[in-house]
Amino acid sequence: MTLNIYNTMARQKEEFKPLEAGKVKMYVCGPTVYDYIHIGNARPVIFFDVVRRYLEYSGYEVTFVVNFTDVDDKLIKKAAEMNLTVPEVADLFVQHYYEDTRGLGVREATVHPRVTQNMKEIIEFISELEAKGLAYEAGGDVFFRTANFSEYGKLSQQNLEELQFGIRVDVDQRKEHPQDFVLWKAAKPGEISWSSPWGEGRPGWHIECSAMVRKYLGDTIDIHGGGQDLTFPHHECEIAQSEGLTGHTMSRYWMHNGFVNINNEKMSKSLGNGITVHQLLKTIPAEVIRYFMLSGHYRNPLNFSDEAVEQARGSLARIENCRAALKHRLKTADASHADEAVAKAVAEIKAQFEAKMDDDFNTPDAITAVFELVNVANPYLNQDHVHAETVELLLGQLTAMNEVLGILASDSEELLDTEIEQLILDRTEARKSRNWARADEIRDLLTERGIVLEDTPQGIRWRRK
RNA sequence: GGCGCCAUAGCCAAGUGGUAAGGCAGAGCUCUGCAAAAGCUUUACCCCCAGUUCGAGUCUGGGUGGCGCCUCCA
Repeated sequence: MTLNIYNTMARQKEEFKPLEAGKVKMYVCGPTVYDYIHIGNARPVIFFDVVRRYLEYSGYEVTFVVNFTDVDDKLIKKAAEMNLTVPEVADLFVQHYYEDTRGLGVREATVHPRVTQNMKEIIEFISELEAKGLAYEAGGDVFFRTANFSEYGKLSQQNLEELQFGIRVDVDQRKEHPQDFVLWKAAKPGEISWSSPWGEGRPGWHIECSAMVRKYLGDTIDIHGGGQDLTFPHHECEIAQSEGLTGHTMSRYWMHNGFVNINNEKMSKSLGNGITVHQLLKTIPAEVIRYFMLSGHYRNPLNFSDEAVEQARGSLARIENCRAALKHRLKTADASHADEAVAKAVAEIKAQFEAKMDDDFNTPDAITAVFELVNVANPYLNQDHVHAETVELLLGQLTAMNEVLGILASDSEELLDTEIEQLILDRTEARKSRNWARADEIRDLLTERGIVLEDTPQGIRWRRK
């Protein structure tokens, strides 16, 4: 099977062919570190983590870059509010970003470059644009001259004559054309700034990605991703800068994820319905959040609500119970023959999982493949005798799919709490002597601590709730 | 005004023109000291109206209802 990706540039699915065989260069626009990341940020973070994992699962060597925007208007404002410097605010929220994404089971990117650590490259980039006639200075600011980049608008397929400029933000009168955008902003008195050929200032928002993509990945990359709101203008501007400068295609595939709504409303500051990942992780397990995020197709909108979380929790429990049962039965497997029907079903499930992931990362259907495995495993486990090889096959396939999706908590077999084990032994003794009161007392005690006991014909199985 | 997206069961959600996946919730049953888990059974005029076709959830046109972007945004 070949991987097909919906390419925003082409507005259709295209077969994925990396620039260099076996290798993928991938860049995803990261957060502006002026606050905790919210549930909306979490979607691309989790989704592109899965993209990266699946590419690796498929045998590619992936170089994955996610930037931090660590200087901009919002950071300057936040620093003033918190009575801190901009770098202090940035450092604080970069740390929170790592804590929260780690909490979500997201693997660190290969590189997490920061704007302020690439100032030299950014300034050089702008200078080169200026030398090519693609940039001009006006009153200490530097703008990109879109008139000299004929393909401006090709990603978003905007009819430039029909765009309504200044509908939300007043057009800067110093621009030669309303669609020109800022590359370098002159510093206001007291603002954090860097020296440049155009005076003290800081980079505009779009230029950082162009400069960092070029520095860390090269002129042409394979996949560039981000939220769909970034399609225009952000990614359009990146293309203008990068392709205007190098003359090469910036990214072969552009991927954009849909938005997360909260209770069917757009999440926005004015509605005050933003939810941070930091907050969420206090009450919802990371696996449930990941399951929720992957339960819809990445290009469709996703609605976050208490009910949606509860459904994700319930669905996931079925998979987790199955894994626990597989691991438990492995200890007492005693059948003499491996089950060929199960082996055949597992092979089909593996193919199904890969076909669905290959089809533009259809994670909802990939999850269905996981449930198909559960639906094969459970009836098999209901038999009196199971074969270790067959149980291992089922468990192995479940684990392989989970390596990509990351929806099951990491194995905690080694965390066997001796105290819990002792209580379970005590309860077993009580049950043998038909001391039901004592048995129930122990079950209740463990329940209070979040431990669920399940009596099975093969002995007691326990799990953390 | 321009560009674009979406509409499938109580809920979530897939679906290459060929008899509508999967999950959650609900109901009944089996198993069971209690409980849990699991198993079995059970739930669809695919937003509306036309058209193309032997055949349309799927393609075309027109509606209706939601939504995104148009220089802060994931």
